[in-house]
Amino acid sequence: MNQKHSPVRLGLCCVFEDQPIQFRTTTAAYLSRLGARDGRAHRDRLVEENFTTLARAITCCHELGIGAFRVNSQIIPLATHRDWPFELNVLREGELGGLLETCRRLAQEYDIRLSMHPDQFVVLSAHRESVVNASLAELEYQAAVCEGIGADVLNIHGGGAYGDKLAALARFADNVDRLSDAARSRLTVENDDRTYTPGDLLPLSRLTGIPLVYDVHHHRCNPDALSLAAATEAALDTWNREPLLHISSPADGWDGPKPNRHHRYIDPTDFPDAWRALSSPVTVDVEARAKELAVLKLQHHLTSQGTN
DNA sequence: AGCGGTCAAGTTGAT
DNA sequence: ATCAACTTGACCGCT
Repeated sequence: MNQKHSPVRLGLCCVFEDQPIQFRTTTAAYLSRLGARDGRAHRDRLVEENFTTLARAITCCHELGIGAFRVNSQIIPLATHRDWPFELNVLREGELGGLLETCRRLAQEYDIRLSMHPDQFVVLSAHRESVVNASLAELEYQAAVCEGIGADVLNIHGGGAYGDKLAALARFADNVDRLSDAARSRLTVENDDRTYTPGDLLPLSRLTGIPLVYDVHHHRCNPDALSLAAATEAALDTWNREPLLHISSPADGWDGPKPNRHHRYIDPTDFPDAWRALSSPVTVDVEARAKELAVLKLQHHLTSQGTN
């Protein structure tokens, strides 16, 4: 009966299970075997293919009623590899620039929220300067992609603790200042399942203005003094745009040997009550191995529950 | 077509 | 010491 638009926008992470949509990748070893010229040409071909695929992925999300899509870090394979650096200016020029613009316009037209999630090698809390430098370079690369395709989130974890979380987070905060505006304005930090809890990250978030992506599954694996409701409220408060949340379910149940492993689907009882009561819009990325099938199933559960 | 070996990077905790 | 886990097995090259 005149149902209000749900304030929860569900997001798909990186890949599809059933749809014929696949991103390609390659290895440094293979490119080297091809030689400098042919290696570059091959990678360029993959990049063009991948952004074409991204446009299809966005359209597919629209058709399926999925509201957000996380773009794989490898969309430009080996972008910051020492032997195969990718020239970022190329993203704004010519045919490739046009492809990125197509993605951006499609996402805008269909209201598909795009994000990126650099992986575990990006560590702004690292001691080693070489690790920090590589991390900054990776963030700048992904920020340039985000800018081209209109993604507003570049999400990373706190990284290592090295036996002293406060000192590590202080290094993180210092290193944030070394980022360009394009990277810094998109950067977010997420609680993880081993080291940094929401309570650990909130001070960093408030200090730097970097929003907190609240992952409720990680919080259940790696809890702190905050309740789910309190962590949700505090996390939402760090956002100057639509907040992003993450959800998943344990592969073998909460009593299984490895609860941090992700299930194929989301158990609806894992969806926090505090999230059902939200009145302002949020994005919830669904981290489940059945990919879009899991998103659709959760979507169905949430909406059918909302209408009866 | 099927299958085995290979693949940039960091850190933690289970085995 | 080794290895799986982390947003995800995909790819080549051999049979």
